[in-house]
Amino acid sequence: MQGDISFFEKVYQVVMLIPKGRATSYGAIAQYLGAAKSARMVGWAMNASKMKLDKIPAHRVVNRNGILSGKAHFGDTRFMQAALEAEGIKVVDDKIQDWGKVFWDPAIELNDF
DNA sequence: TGATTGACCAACT
DNA sequence: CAGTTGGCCAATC
Repeated sequence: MQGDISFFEKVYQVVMLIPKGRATSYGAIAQYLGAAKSARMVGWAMNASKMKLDKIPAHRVVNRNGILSGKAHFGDTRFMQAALEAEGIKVVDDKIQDWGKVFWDPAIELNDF
């Protein structure tokens, strides 16, 4: 079978490891997977993550500016912000506040994954 | 089966 | 400083 885990599967693995109250960016995940230029695919994977179970906390993935660029892809545009705020992350005008502190970099946190 | 697009990012003009 | 372009992988037209 597919002994190889597809890029999408790797993305799911990383996203599921994002701790509560933290968030990361599409580019950071892509870079961690060794495909820094494939940040778009991470977003594409999130789009497909709805087919997966609700085990993928896609709301914890934003763009490099901490902006909720994917909010439109949840059922309600308010869901993403509400989910983040429920975890203690402040969001103003679709942008995460204290982004520097909230940002969770898998390349740093997952040293030997 | 080729072209287009997509929840991005960095470099270039 | 703002707009454009190239790049990556996978799914859709």
